Amino acid sequence: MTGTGGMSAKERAYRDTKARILDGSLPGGDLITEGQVADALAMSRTPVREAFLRLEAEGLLRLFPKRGALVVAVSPSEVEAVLEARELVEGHALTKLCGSPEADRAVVADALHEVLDIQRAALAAEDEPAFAEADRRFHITLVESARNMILLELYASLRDRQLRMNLGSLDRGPHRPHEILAQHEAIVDALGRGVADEAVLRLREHLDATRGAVVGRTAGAGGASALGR
Amino acid sequence: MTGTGGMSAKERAYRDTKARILDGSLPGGDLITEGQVADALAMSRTPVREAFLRLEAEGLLRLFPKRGALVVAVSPSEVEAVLEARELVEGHALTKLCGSPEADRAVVADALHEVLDIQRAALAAEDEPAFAEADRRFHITLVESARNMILLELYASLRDRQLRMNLGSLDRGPHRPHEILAQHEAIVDALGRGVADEAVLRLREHLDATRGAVVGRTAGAGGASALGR
DNA sequence: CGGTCACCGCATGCATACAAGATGCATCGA
DNA sequence: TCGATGCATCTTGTATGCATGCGGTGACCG
Repeated sequence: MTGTGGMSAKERAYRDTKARILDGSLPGGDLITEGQVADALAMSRTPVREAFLRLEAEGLLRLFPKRGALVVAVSPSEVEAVLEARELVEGHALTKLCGSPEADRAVVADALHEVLDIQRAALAAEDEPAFAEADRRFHITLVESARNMILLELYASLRDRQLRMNLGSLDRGPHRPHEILAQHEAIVDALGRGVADEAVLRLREHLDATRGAVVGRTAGAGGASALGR
Repeated sequence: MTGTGGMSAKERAYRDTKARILDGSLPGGDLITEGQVADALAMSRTPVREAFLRLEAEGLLRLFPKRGALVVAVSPSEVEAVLEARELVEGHALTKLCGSPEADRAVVADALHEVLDIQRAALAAEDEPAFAEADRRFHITLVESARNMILLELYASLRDRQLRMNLGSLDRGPHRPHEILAQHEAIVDALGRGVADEAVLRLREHLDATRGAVVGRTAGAGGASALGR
């Protein structure tokens, strides 16, 4: 269905460039040009230009007039901003869900359980891509339950940025997947019991662990480093 | 400084079209074309095209291949989504602020008081544009205090959409500005005392009133309309 | 008289051409 | 030697031309 053949040039330029940024082929700080990408993909600059514009809106590229496009490097403040926004949006979904009729909540909980089964299986089979995909499904399902397109779109963009942040720290030991799964289970468990506060707390723990894996140092409580302003 | 002379064609196309959508010159449901705008602004289709792309990303336009650009009409679900997202983001700022050192909180509270003074003066002078601008500053200042660029950008887009929603219901009587100001003061008051829960409550009341003004049906005194949670 | 199909206008998608700004370097002068 | 200046080059910004695809209209056929 999604064969590359039936895709517009603009779409190809967008996906290809985005993929290269997200998987690290284009490291942060790199300066790329429309011409380069256009040549590489055998198309004119026009579609590439539109792709660049879109990527800039998503915060992956920064365009400098007459100079080129800079692949933005992930900064500590961006890591913090992404995690804070994720906590806000996912936490909101959890809270909203816990205040919904139990029937609705059960539907979502079931869906989440299903995803967790898949994730568990992926972990057992040591299928890393499947595990990552299940992880994605888990969080997306959660946010979808809030039925707010604006927040859902924001969240999609946050996930992309998160992907890139994870690259820098591939040191997540073999233990980390188990931790992730356990934290997911804790969240769903609290959700199943309808205890919003605990669900949000579990979510925070989960994201804190993510932060620790990304910055390499598990953030305690202070973190009053170079706050400046 | 921001004279139209020193602006790129792309920027002109973007601002002009966006302004026309936001102020209602281009009503929802209208189908516009790149050529129309290009002719009107005496430029080629290329910059207009890029402006359209950006406006689509912001949710103001919907592009149909080979057909044209549809000015999206505000739907009830969009109103709800915008207000929900606003409450989430602004509420987060309030909560975060209440958990910050009192010095930081005081700085923001002072800034907000300053904005309120301006808004009060604008109300007395019956200067509607100034009042609206102060309203904008108030909320922006609040969100800025969270120091999260991602949330700030999201919020800017939310404000734009809100502007357009307000057009449909210009029935906000002469009493509404007073109500707005009072609600702003209530929020700042709670913030000044550092009581997060109350500040968030006041915010919710404020947004509920907005919802009432937009959908045309005031949520009454109880405000027990969309309970949901 | 109703339905179908071919044709035509219109709008976009993409490629190409041209203009203008910015950078870096070589050169020139003090 | 060091700093200023002018040029070569690169990249974006904008305009224009052509191909493609969609929709509507009107003629034609059953």
